[in-house]
Amino acid sequence: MNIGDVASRTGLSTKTIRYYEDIGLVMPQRGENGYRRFRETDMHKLGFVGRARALGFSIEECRDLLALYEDEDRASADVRQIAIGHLDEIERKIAALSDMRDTLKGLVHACAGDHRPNCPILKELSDGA
Amino acid sequence: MNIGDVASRTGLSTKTIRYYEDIGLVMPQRGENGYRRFRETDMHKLGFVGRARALGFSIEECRDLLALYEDEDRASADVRQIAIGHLDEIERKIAALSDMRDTLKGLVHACAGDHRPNCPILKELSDGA
DNA sequence: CTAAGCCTTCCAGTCACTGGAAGGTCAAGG
DNA sequence: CCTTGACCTTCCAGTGACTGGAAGGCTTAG
Repeated sequence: MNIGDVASRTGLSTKTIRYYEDIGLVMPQRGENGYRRFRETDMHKLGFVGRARALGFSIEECRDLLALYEDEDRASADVRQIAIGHLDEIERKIAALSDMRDTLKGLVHACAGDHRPNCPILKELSDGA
Repeated sequence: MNIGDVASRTGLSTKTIRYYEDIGLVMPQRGENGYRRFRETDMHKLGFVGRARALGFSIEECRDLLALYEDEDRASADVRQIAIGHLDEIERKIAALSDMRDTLKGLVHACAGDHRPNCPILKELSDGA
């Protein structure tokens, strides 16, 4: 299979797939013409990484998850640990964003949003009051 | 005022302040010795940007907000519009992260997390089931 | 006079791609 | 046989918003 087929089947871009090869994540073979030749397992791995990325895992976490996936003797505890760490990270991001949202909502609510210059949003940014 | 004073007073790093000069956000004067010389207004602007960044505004949004802040004839509607746009962006991010969190939570819950290799997290990433 | 603690510039790296240029390969149609 | 267009290749540069570090100049206290 050529890279274009893999791209349309996995939903990843060819650029992304080449990038994953560059960083040693999924290494296809090469044909005589120099084209990348992907086996089913390569495509499967790329799908795996795509789904892990969609869940917000970093590339390094994907690498670790892939390694565990390929390790028949893995302990599910190791996988779970990675997922929990990532979950914590997500919770922290949500909390930070929620704080921003609440503050911003209050400011937007307080701002008349008309032709006049007076603006509580700017005032807040200016004073930190 | 030298850059170090401004850094400790605004809570920004000297690196960040130099970066903000590089991109033309806050332009201090220079002394005879080549050192940056910050006036009160420069520091005030840096504080403004710092607070805007803490609310998640991008640098370009900060630039626009600063311009409005300095424009006596601004309409508060313009400020509000920027804030609303950013608020939408934040809501979208929160929604995306919440989806990830929910999926991950379910998977973590379903995973035994013991010494055995069987793992629903890996299964999900593998299948997309 | 020297040592510490400032300050300067410049280059490189982060993360995970994305865009684009220049050029090689392949399959189909005329 | 030739061309056209759709593939494929590599390499370089850019994104956002910094951060780290090296190499060197300035200032101030002792």
